[in-house]
Amino acid sequence: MQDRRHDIIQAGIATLREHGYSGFTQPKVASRAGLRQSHLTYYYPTRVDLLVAVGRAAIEGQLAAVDAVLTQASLETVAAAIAKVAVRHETTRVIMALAQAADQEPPLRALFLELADGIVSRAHFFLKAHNPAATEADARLLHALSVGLAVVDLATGREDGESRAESILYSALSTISQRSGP
Amino acid sequence: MQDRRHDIIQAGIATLREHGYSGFTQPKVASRAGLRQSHLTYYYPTRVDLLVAVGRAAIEGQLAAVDAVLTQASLETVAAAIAKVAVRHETTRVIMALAQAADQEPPLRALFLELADGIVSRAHFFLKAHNPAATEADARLLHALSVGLAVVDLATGREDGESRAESILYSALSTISQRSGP
DNA sequence: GTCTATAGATAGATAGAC
DNA sequence: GTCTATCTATCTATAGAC
Repeated sequence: MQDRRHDIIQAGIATLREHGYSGFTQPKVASRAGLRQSHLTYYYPTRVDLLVAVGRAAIEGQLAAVDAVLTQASLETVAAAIAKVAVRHETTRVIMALAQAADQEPPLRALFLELADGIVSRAHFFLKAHNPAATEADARLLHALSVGLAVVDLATGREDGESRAESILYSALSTISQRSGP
Repeated sequence: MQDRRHDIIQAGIATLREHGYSGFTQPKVASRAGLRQSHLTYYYPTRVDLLVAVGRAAIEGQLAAVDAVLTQASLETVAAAIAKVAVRHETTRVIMALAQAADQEPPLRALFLELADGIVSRAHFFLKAHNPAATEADARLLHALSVGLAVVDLATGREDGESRAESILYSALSTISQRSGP
């Protein structure tokens, strides 16, 4: 079982990581997977078909990464772990690509919603462990903040991006965990 | 003075608003500006040249919009104003396009940095009016949070996006303004 | 200086060979 | 079922007409 589809999906994710949404083309993905563009369309007839399959796999990867990050016990280490991911530009390109795809291709919208909900529910679960009064809105704040930090870092490319992000995240996390219940 | 360049820049911004970075092509911009693609390259020889000029104008517009938003006096009205902008997908597409361009085209990076710094300094000034102890890191948090909320709303397209964003922003703003000084 | 015709490259999709 | 040759559309850039 030399699953061609598996190679194609991996090549697609790698392409997204390197070139983002605008660089996600059938020729690039095909050559990286070691086959011709016209052969690629046998497995995934249209560009959107390919994008859906790659997006689905990318989302699984993202959720697994979130799980790994939220395994950390203390707020300090979680802030550091999120910051590390936020300045990994390959990851940010994938997220932005999924966001753009969701905006432009209806089939991708449901997929992105699944990703966002998955992250928020995991974040909510994590926050409740530190403060039972933490709300889902707190989790959404943490999610949006992480996304925003990643996007800004991608575009500015500052040297000290990781430490900046870490202190901002820690400040937000400690505020949430210290707030008194309702 | 029927400045062709002005028309082209406006058409470029409109194209960015509608189609984002991946849809920003010379033919689309040219036809919207009422001239041929080969004519457009007389004014802006390459795609990046055009992108720089359009990006510069877009940034001015963004900063003006930020000024308008931060003119609000109370935290409630500012939270509402930011939320309103965050769910305006045309604006988000422009921001994401600038971020992607900054990632991929070096000439655009400096431009995005100017935008980010401009927003952060304005936000910092605003926050200090409500709490003298507000730091630049607080302003960066507000900026990243706003960007993240906009990106997530673009991709999920929820009906209640604006009210969700508003309450999250208000929560962050009131935390910052209530925190005691160092 | 202003504008256009055209070349050269790349993307996406399809019909059909094996 | 696998794979390729090929067509069409679109994009960017340049040489040159007026």
